[in-house]
Parts: sequence; C-alpha cells; structure tokens
Amino acid sequence: MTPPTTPPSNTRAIPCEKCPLRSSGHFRDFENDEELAFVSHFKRGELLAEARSTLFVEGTNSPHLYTVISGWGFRYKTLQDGRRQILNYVMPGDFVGLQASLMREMQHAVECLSDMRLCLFERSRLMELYSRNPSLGFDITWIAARDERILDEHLLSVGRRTAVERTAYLLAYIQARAKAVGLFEGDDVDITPLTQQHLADTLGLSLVHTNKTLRKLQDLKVIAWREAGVRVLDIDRLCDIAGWQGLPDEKRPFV
Amino acid sequence: MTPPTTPPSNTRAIPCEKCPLRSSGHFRDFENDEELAFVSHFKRGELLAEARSTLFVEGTNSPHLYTVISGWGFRYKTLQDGRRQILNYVMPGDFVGLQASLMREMQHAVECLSDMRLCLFERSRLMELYSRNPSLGFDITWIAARDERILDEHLLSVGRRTAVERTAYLLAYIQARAKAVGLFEGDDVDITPLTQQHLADTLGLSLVHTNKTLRKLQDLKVIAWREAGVRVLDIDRLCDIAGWQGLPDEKRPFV
DNA sequence: CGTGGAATTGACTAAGGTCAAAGTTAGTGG
DNA sequence: CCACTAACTTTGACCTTAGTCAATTCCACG
Repeated sequence: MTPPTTPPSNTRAIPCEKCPLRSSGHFRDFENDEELAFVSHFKRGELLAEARSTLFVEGTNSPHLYTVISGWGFRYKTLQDGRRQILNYVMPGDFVGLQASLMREMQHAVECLSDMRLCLFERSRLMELYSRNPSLGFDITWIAARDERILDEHLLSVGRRTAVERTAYLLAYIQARAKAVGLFEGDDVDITPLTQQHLADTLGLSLVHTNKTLRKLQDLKVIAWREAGVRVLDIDRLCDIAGWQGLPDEKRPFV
Repeated sequence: MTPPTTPPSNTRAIPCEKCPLRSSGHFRDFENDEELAFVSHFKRGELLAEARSTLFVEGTNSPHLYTVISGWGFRYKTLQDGRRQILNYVMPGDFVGLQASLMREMQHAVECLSDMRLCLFERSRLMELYSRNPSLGFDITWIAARDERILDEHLLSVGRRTAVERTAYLLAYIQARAKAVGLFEGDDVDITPLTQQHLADTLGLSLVHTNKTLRKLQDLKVIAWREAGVRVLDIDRLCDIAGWQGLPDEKRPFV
C-alpha cells in the first residue's frame, strides 16, 4: 500500500511526438498529425511510479486516467478476509483507470510490479476526446473490448482448466503479451518482480499447489524457473498444453 | 446449435421512439431528439431469436451488432474437449457482438435462454456512430467498461470464493440484474430456462456439486428451487454470504 | 554472519469431481 | 387418460485434486 511516488526527477515528460510507444513498432501509430496534436493536447503529464507502489486503491475514485508507457503491474480485487484475485496484468499501451472514469469508482486496485511510467490524462476531458476526435474514442472502445476478451479467456481458464493447463496458459499469456510490446529483453520472460504468490493469486490456486504445478511444467521441460524469473523454453508446447491459440497478432491502437 | 430463426412474423420492427427500453424506466433515455434520430437511422432491423438458438458461434464473424430489447441469453467459451465456461448473461440493454465488430472475430458464443428480440445494427457503420454522435460512442465505451467490471467480479468469484459463496453470488447477481431491467415478473427469479448445468458451467463447478451447494443454500432458507426456477428468499443474506455489495444502481445508457 | 522474503517439500485434510442409480416432470403419441 | 421418453434433479459412495500446516532450504542483502 505504498503510495505512488513521483521520483525527484531528472526526468522530464516525454512529448507525444517522441512517445516510445509510437516508435516501438508494436502499435498502430496515429492516423495523422491531427490525432497526434490532439493527444498531445490531451496529455497532462506523467506519473512515475515505483515498483510495488499502489496506483489505485479498490473502491476509490481518481481524476486521472493513464496509458502505460513503460513497466508493468497488475489489477486485482480482494475479498474482505484478504483473499486476492489478480484479474489481469497491465503493460505498455494499456489504459488504466477507465472504469473509475466512467463509473463512480474503481472496483479493483492496481499495483506496480516494476517501476512504471504512465502518461496522465484528466478524466474530465474524456468526453471532449470523443467529440473532438471520434476515432480516438473508437480506439478506446477497442482497447476496452480487447481487455474484455482477455478476461473471458482468464475466466475460462480459472473456471475450467486444470491446474497444469491453467498455469501453462498463464505463462504463455504473459510471455506472449510481454513479447508483443517488447517488455523484456531477450526471449525469455524476465518475470523477476513476480513471485509464485502472484501466479497463485492469478490462477486461483494456493501457493503450494502453484509451486508443485510449476515443478511439473519444469519436469516436462517447457519452462525453467530461474533466479531472475521464468524462462519459457517451449511456448508452442505451453499453448498446446493449455489448449490456447495465443494472442492475435494485429497492430493495436493506443491513445 | 439451432440457427437463429426469424419467426414468420405478425411482428413488425419497433420504431426507436417506442423502444421499450426507453419507457421501462431502467435506462437513461436519449439526451435529445438528435440522438434518438441518429439511433433510428442507425438501426437496421430486428432479430427475433428463439430460446435455445445460437446467436453467435465461437470463432466466427458477423456483420451485425445487437442491442438486446427483450429476453435473455448467455455468452460462453468452450475448450476443445467440450468443457464449457459461461462468461456472462446478456439481458435487455446489453450490447452483443461488439468484440466481433472490433476484432477480427468473436472469441465466444452467445446462446438464447428465452426468446429474444434484438435491435440490429451494421457493424460497418459503427465508426460513423462515433463520428456523428460522439456521446453515443461514449456510451458504448461505458457499456463495455461495465461488462468488464462484471467480469472482474466473476473472476474473483470463480478464482477465490468457495462453492457456497460463489453460488450465492451468482444467484444474487442474476436476481439483481434481472430486477434492474424488469426481466422477470414479480420478485423471484423465474430462472426457468436455466438448468443447474448452466449454473455449474458459470460457477466452474461440476453439476453434482452445484446441486449439493444449492441444497445447502436451500437449507439455509435463502433460496428455494422451484418447478419454475429459483426463488430468492433473502437477497441480503445471499449478498452477505457471498461478500458481495450488489450492483450499483445508477441509470445506465443504452444504444 | 544474521535476517527476511521466496521457494520447496512432505504429510495430512478437505473441497470438489466422477460414477452410477433413482426419482421427477413435462411432453408425445396412442 | 396413460404408457413412454428425454431431460433434469437428487443422492450416495468413492476418488482426485487442491488446500493447509509445518518445516527446511535458498538467497540477496545489510
């Protein structure tokens, strides 16, 4: 529950023209200069949050909306007695805080895994974005629909896949998403900040059982659990075990 | 897998002015005549689908988008070997087929529980809606964000709640949603077309265990399983068992 | 070294799944 | 009105998966 901190900063906000998401090649760039100009005008600053800090607290509201520029984190919900369910991971290009913007308040929390850089917008101006640049509004809907599709798959996983299938799916999923935005260097997932407890809370399994399930996958030689994270040795096999097709690889928009 | 059928019809499409969703009092009506006019222009017809028919098949695409006018159904995904996970229920005011409109194809199927009447739009004109009437576009995003929030809660449920809590949540959820749109007459859920198999596939439990769990809830006198569905005897207690706050009761938009 | 947060493991328990059989109910056709 | 089905619901017996508890081991770090 460490509050988000804005580091002392020798850091300066990145102008949208130079937004790393544009040049990464993983996203569909703005359609035209007008869109770029509009987003520039919409952007109000940046948030630099440290690993382990909490970006949003469940049940609160926030006047801000963010697009993740770099780093990653996760969204989760908890039951009164502390049981926690991780809902999804947020990675570069993801929109954070849309729910809080549209509904009264956020029904989930968001926590950073690594240091994160986020592009900050004011939610009060969201409607303006829709009016002045409808195609950006359309893109936001697109992003929301994509998040929903991912949740569908998670729900299928937690509801119907066995522990091994589910774990295989989760690792494949994280690997695929991270790779799609170039989150980690190299080919293997540098899952570093993620503990087995995180995986367990995502999978809906206990910590102990998660550990034993990971071992099974290691014995099958499809992953290797390392000092600094998991190495995915055989993504195809992993998808195969999970019965998962992987992510569609289309360029996606961001705002 | 019965294909959707369009009954012979003594039925005529309802003009938007007389849309029952407007007069039901459960939704926020159009802001002004312009919106109404635009939606009218956007509407391309109606689909009357019979109970048990499949509206969308997993993995296919469709040129149409729908708003549910009456009746209800459910969205689901399946694994290769047939294991099925029901993701959510669609009820009046819900948008169906947005994913297929934005992504290449629908990753889930939709099946009717009761006869349904749906308002039909063409997905090729969706962008036009955003451009010509941004606030309707905004509403669609709102609806998508709401769906996502519901999925978050389901995921928490399936991942972390016990069988009894989960079942209590599900029944409370269906009751609350149905009530919020006046789906059933009277106070108790006329869950008629829904079998325990449906509940099981939603809960991520086996049929047998679902049955035993329902019995526990009956023994607690919070529900009663009847010929024609479940009667929710004590919604507060149900929410309490589930540790669920219920749905926010704000008027919601529809398109 | 000493500490604290992960990761591991083994032993035991419990929640939930599988199987099989029987009871209900609504619908069909005679 | 009555047998006959088919689809659901219920139950009991037994099995498997996953959870709980309690140590232990590993490391990174001060």
